Amino acid sequence: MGVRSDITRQQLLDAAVTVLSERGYARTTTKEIARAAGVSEGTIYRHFTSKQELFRAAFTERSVADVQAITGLPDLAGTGTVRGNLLLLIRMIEDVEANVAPLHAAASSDAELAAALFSESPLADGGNPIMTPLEPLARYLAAEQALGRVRGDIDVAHAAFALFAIPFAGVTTNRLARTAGKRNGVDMAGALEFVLRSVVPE
Amino acid sequence: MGVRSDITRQQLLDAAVTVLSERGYARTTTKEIARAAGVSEGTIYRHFTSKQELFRAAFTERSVADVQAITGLPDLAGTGTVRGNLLLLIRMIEDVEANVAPLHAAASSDAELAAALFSESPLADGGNPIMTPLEPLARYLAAEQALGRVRGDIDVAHAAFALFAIPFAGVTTNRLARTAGKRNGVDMAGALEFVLRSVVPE
Amino acid sequence: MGVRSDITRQQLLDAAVTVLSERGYARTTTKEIARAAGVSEGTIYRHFTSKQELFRAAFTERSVADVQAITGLPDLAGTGTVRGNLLLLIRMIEDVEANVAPLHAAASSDAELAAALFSESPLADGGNPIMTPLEPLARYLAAEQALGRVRGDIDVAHAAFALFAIPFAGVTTNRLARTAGKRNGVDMAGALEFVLRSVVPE
Amino acid sequence: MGVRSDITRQQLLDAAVTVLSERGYARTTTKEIARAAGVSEGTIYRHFTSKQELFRAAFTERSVADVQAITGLPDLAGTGTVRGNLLLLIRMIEDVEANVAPLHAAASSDAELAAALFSESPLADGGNPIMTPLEPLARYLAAEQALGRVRGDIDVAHAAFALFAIPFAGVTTNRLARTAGKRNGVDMAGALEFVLRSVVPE
DNA sequence: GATGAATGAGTATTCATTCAT
DNA sequence: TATGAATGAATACTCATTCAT
Repeated sequence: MGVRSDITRQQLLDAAVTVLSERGYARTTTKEIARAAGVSEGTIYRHFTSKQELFRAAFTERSVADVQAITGLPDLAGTGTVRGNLLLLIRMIEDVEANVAPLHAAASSDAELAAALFSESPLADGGNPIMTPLEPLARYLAAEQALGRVRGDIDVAHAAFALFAIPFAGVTTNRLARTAGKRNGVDMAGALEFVLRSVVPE
Repeated sequence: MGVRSDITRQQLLDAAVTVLSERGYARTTTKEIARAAGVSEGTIYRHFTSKQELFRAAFTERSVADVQAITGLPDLAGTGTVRGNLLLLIRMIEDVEANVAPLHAAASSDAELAAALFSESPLADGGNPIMTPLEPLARYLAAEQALGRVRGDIDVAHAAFALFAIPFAGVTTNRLARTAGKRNGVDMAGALEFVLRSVVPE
Repeated sequence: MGVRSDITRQQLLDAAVTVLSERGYARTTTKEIARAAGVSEGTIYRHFTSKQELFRAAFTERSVADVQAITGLPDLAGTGTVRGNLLLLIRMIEDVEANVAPLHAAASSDAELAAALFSESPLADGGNPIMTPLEPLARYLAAEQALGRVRGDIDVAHAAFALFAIPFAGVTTNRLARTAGKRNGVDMAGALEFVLRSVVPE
Repeated sequence: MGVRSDITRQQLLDAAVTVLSERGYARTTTKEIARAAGVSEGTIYRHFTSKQELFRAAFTERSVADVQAITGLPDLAGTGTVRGNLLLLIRMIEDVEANVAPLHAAASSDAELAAALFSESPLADGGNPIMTPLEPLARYLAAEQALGRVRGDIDVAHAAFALFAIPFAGVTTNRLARTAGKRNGVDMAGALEFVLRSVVPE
């Protein structure tokens, strides 16, 4: 409860995310995390009951702010420009992913980890943050559609997924390319504009 | 190099992919693979020098067919319908991902694994199959554009990425949802149709 | 299943009992057991699923022969002499204890270990071998009493416990004395004769 | 050395004995002791230099009163009844055992622990309390024998051990039975009466 | 005196790999 | 070629002990 304890806890969360990003889940050991945090291995267990609990905490605490911003998206309907609001959302999705992508990746093939990660999630129905943007995005589009700021002839659910897929695929493939040593990223913004033209009138 | 040896080798590759899909990379052990293949653990090392080598072989041999089909896509320009050809491509991307997604996921945060996996790839410049469809897809769209079967006012690179992003994000998020125990998948086809409307004339 | 495997298994059981006797339960580590058996630590787990399972196997296999002999005691009624038969029993109790005393000692204060040890026991109702002699001993005395070879005015249950207590206390206290570096053991035989005088007529 | 310190010290000794009885030696941790005493782990080391030192103190201080009472037994010769005096002794042996049995059990197979526990004992020649009753008991019996209150034809050393063995075996086997989840205890009193009949005249 | 945070050596167990048969 | 037994380094986690406050 002391400030020292809090600092150590944050260092451990940082270290967990860092090592996970650098080494991947299979190579992320408690020893490595402790080394990166500059503490002893035993210290991990003063703050978290298990390695999985550490990851769950990192996952939750790192994504909760972004996720809450995302769920507030529909409230923006009618304000600013549709293009601007959507670009903002896309930026949020990128941020979430940048923080927790390796955890997502690991969880996608590890039911046990997935369960640990997504239990006690701040999201409704124990959801996982990756799917979360879809529904608020669709609701936002519907609200704008009602206001006439989004084309009336589109299915908002389909459009939402097409929009969501771009930053998602962009972040993921860029990450893989970077890890594999490639440098030539993908032009997310251009693709986004391409889809936006089908969304906003004119 | 007898036929029996070949059969065992194929069984091991099958088993590796199967167990990988079920357990995820971090939990896929040689013991489990051997059991799934119906051979002893020692046998793995008669066919592959290491566990990583086994995965590399599985990765390469399982994706090469699909990838070659994908690279042949531009040749289809002018045949069939654009929509049909694109749907075919999407199906291919789904197939590749279904086989090797956990390896992709693991490799995306593990430079060492990525290097091991993507070296000796049949793809140009040691590339990884995931990005591979992008360039043929763009070339296909350009070819169709020249034939007037794709709208002239679109940037084919941007459209290619928007199209590619849908099956990629669909497969990945569906996989994560399934692992996390959710059942409500995403409507890839609808989203795809939505984008296609911006691609094909009318 | 090979003969080599069987030899290793026996070496591990021997080593487990040896180290337990020398070091006590709290200091009996898998590393120490492996060293004493002349194998690697990993080998333990090819033969037993856990350390507790190893102890359970040692416990069961080491005490089953003696225990079966003890349960056969009532059949001796009417043969030989009562004194001779009882001395034989006492010797058996000593043997059992000599084999498994440290396990008994550890189990007496560790419910988890006790559960592990006494489950799947070859003894009726998952019993533990230490109490086992009591009932056959009482039945033997009753049988001899019916034959007039044991005094009619004694309660066989009480006599059985008084007889049983002597080797039990003798073995246990001698063991403690020896471990503590004392050499002067206790005269079990004399105490036994003292009690026997109240059991056999004259 | 204030009174507060003394209280803490006693709480720690109490806690040590309590946890020891509940968990057994191998599972008794300093954390658990501290929790039971309502103090922090660090506090243990203000009062005792090590965990073993704490146990040694508990062992010594908890058994010294009973043991001194026991050593005073010969003085009772001629007072009360022999049966009453012996029953009193038996009760004392039970009390000692109830406090320190798990330590005895652990020490019986751990020379290092035995050395630590029995050094600095208040008992003659660094003895351990368990054997201690034997000699006073024998001397008591001899004294009563001289007074004609104990049968003249018995060897007091043998009788002493036969008497001692009953509460010792009783406490130990009852403890094991209880730990293993059995409820049917042993009838110590009956067995004791049986032996007493050979000790007191008539 | 007391605390709670930190430590690091040690624990049971796993697992990719080797090797005798 | 295939096996299964053996290996030992590595892993997550525990715990007696130390130390700054």
